[in-house]
Amino acid sequence: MREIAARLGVSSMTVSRAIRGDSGISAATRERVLEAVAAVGYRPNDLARRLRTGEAHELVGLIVTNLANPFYAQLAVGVEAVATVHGAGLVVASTNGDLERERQLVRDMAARRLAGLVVVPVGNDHRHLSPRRLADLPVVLAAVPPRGIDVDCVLVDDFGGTYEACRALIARGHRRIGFLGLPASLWTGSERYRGYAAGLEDAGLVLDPRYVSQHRGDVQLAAAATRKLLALSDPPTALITANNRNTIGALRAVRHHPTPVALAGFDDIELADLLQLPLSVVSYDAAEVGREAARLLFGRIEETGPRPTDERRTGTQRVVIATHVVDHQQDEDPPPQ
Amino acid sequence: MREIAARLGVSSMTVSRAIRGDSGISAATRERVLEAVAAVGYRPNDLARRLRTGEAHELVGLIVTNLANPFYAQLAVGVEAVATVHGAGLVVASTNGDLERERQLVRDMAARRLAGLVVVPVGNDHRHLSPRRLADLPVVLAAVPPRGIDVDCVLVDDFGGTYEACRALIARGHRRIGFLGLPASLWTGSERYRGYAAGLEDAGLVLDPRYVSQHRGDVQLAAAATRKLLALSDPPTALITANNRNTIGALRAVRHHPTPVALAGFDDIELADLLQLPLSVVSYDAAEVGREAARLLFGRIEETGPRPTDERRTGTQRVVIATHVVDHQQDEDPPPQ
DNA sequence: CTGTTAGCGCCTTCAC
DNA sequence: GTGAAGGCGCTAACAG
Repeated sequence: MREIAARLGVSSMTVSRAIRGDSGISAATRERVLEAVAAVGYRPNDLARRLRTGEAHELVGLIVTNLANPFYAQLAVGVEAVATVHGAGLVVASTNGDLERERQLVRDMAARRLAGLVVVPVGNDHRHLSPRRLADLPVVLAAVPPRGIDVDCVLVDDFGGTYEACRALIARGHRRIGFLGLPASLWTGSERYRGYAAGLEDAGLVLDPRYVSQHRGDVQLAAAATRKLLALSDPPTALITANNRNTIGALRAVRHHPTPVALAGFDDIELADLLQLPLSVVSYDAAEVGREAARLLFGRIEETGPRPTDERRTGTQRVVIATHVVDHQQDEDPPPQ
Repeated sequence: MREIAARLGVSSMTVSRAIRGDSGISAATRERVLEAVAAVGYRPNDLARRLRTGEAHELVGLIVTNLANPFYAQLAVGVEAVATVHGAGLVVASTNGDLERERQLVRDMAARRLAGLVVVPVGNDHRHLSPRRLADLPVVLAAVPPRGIDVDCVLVDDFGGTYEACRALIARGHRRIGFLGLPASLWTGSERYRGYAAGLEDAGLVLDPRYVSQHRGDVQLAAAATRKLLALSDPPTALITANNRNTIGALRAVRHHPTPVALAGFDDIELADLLQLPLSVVSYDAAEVGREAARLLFGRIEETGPRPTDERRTGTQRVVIATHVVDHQQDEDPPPQ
């Protein structure tokens, strides 16, 4: 900047004004400066500008378990879309389910002065995500409600989706319905299990614990658990799977079973309609989860603007994204038993 | 920082040293400082630190068409993994195939002083990605070789993969093999088409242009194109599809065809083994593409370190990721014709 | 081991 | 319309 100023015989202030399109500079001078800028290939240093103006980075962070999971990839796309509208970029990071890594990532992002954070947290205690501990960094949770902190969140209707799926199987004549779930300690895991249990109960069916398997969502484990359920003397005629990993594991196991087993899985699966199997899915717009989270986040970021008005609490918001059951049963599905 | 220094009656230098874990400070003083830091909830300002030290941001950028495409999501995971090892974060952005947006993203990222950029470029002219025009920002291309600029790149063996897939179909007895390809103007499109053509030629078969359809990879278009090919009086008995979108479109169309049609598609597909269809895929490690790209990028970032030694050109590097054909044909595949 | 001085590149403020 | 001071928060480079 100095260089350009010297070269043109003006002060660096003039260059600064020209670059920012500030008013209070003659058109002629501005022209000259911008020409020189282009010629030298000079780019203003964002760091210095922000240091001076105290602005945060126009970057928001997204912390998820694993970006390769289609759900999180879609979530990222949603967050990115809204961030772009606000002129912001998106920093992504995967925790691989490691709480310590989550802690570290959050600290890093706060230190880097990102403008805000969307987090799909690993554990149940979210106190390390408190904005107050993070230099007032706004935080929004996705997929999980906050616990121990007071921030906005976007949830999926885990309970309702599983409930509907369960009722649909029952309506189709199933009475022995198994459940392939996530660990009971996870919020999504327990909500989806609750939907299953309520679906049974409201239909006057008794939940048989032998039909329930809860474990971290992993294709191998799900396949093994499915085989175990199907090996019972009175095996389930239908299974509810609590996420896409479980669904895929179950699909593989079910293929080798003599009698047909109906499946209803949380999360949609591409190509589900091409499988020659009776499969329903609980579908929802994962990108919309991201978009809503980003909207909430930018709402907080912008309200922080004026001055940390400590009494700006409008109360925290909680948005729930709807689910709906999609049947991929290509033919009629012979009601078993 | 000043506040902490004042509160403890030391200089800000002492605080700085304690925070950075610099040597040359007594353990006792360090303790006291760190305690105060924790008490006040102070976080060092990364911006100021970098401004002072002249370090680039520990952030690298990744620009792709669409993060929701599994290939790009995997790529991102690979880049992120290597970036993490280098203590860097990852900024992602999707162009949605829009060249103007790509231009703008690149400019933004350069202005934000990211440390480097991995780009899967939209078009064929890459001059706007020249590091020289981007404040010496190191750039690595993925999936496409550079044109008009001189940078490192990571490629997939598009030609070889398609060639092998074609030969495999021929070995299985197919003679009328169709091709569902990407636009000929795309590098990957033309390489994969070349692999198909060479596969036929080396087997002494003649390429029948009626069997070739080239369009942007879109499930709907691919399905329509497939139906058209299969409506010919002497339809192909096998199809090669140039990417996962084409493969899925073809799968949908083939389902409703009376006689079996073998498919061989570029890009692996989850659940491919569960489809009751004769499908082979050209598989490769998409995350490895990202890891290699990141390795090359950090190589450049680190060599820039000392001083822009203008004669550091070791020549640009080009890494090719291998492909291999995976058969998902569950049973034997009745050689047609 | 600790403090002082100076300045990273830019922008706010106030003169002119 | 333009320029001169001064400082954002931090840390090299030297002193003590």
